[in-house]
Amino acid sequence: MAPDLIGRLLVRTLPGGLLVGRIIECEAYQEDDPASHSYRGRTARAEVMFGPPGHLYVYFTYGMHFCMNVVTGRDGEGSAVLLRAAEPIEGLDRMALARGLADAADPRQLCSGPARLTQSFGIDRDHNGTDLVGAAELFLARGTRARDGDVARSRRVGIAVAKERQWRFFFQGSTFVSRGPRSR
DNA sequence: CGACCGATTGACT
DNA sequence: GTCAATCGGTCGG
Repeated sequence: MAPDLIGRLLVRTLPGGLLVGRIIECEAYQEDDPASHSYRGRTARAEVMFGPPGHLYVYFTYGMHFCMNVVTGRDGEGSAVLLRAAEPIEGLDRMALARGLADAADPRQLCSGPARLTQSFGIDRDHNGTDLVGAAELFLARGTRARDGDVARSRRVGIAVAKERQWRFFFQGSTFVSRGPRSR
């Protein structure tokens, strides 16, 4: 699922217009994975990861940031893909506003990083567990998939365990990838 | 409870 | 490159 998401669109419909971003970077997490929130079983926080696929798992971290994941596994299976960066396509001014920036002069400041992305899209704990499928206010669209040769992989950012799992996927050469290794 | 620390970011050297 | 901010999740006692 994770490499398949690269190049797809994340869309939020709001009364004032659309927010659209092209997914540039993401990471996979699964149940037998010591780096995953689902590793310790069905805790209150990770419960959504064990629910049906196509829902959003939002967690709060470092006392100030939210990150969003797409739940990917079958119901009962604790896996998800963390959305880490997007190329802003539409609604840049509103993203800048949500980010507390003066303007959208540098679009790389909007969605390049998991907490920046959630902030630009106005996603927080209220969205934990929401359904992305059907008549959803937040959903994924087909977009233009990256060619396989353009999707690079690396170790996951900020993860010290399971280093052998190179489960970070990103659009090779994009200027919208997050801080962290830009190659490999 | 208390301690430890994190799937980050922005400011700063 | 370094570091503090800031608070909830998880675990040990």
